[in-house]
Amino acid sequence: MSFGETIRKQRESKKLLLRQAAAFLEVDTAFVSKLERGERNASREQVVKLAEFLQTPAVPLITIWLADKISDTINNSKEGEDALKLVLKTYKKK
Amino acid sequence: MSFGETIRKQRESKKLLLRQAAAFLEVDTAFVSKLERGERNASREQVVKLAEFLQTPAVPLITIWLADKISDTINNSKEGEDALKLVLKTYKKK
DNA sequence: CTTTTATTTGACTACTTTTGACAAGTCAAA
DNA sequence: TTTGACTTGTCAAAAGTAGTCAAATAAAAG
Repeated sequence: MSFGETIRKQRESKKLLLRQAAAFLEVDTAFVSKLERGERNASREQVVKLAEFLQTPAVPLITIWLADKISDTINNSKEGEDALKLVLKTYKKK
Repeated sequence: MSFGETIRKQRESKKLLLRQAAAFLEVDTAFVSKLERGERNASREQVVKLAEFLQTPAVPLITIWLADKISDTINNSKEGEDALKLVLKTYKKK
């Protein structure tokens, strides 16, 4: 499940409105709608605020958000899986 | 080893000059220098041309290039490893 | 139905980022 | 001390992005 879907689900399950999320983030309602539909990207700060707004721990949400960004840079290229493994391998060595 | 390091090594081992690579890619010498030093990013097309120039298969080079971009979007965030694993998991399901 | 409220859409602008060139610089070798 | 290979800083142009606004839908309530 994508970042957008995740926050939408959580928001709806808590009966919160886009308008309220927007107010909390201090942006336009349309913008939040786009975040949830994956048409715009949230900044890390916005993700943190969203977690606060949704009263959910920030870290797992950030992880999902980051995963989304990674998928985005891979963008379905054939070499994606290999590249992921490669990064993972060198990433562990720290 | 990063993408830049990789192509530099290969170029040097074949005694080719930055100037020649630049001519082949139809860009400035300075630009190629920056590619090799990681100060600029190559486009996918440039990577392919580089492979051709270096007479090396394109796919592994693209993989390294992609891995570089992924590392870049992760940018040392704590959640990086988890995010990578998450993407890998959902990526396989295709 | 008709009104109201929530969400979506598309166009738009301001802003940031990136590209690639150019000129000037360093450095080593000859 | 000239020459050839590479590097560095700066810049203009191009491309990309965030967020807004107004209008369009959709969904709920009455």
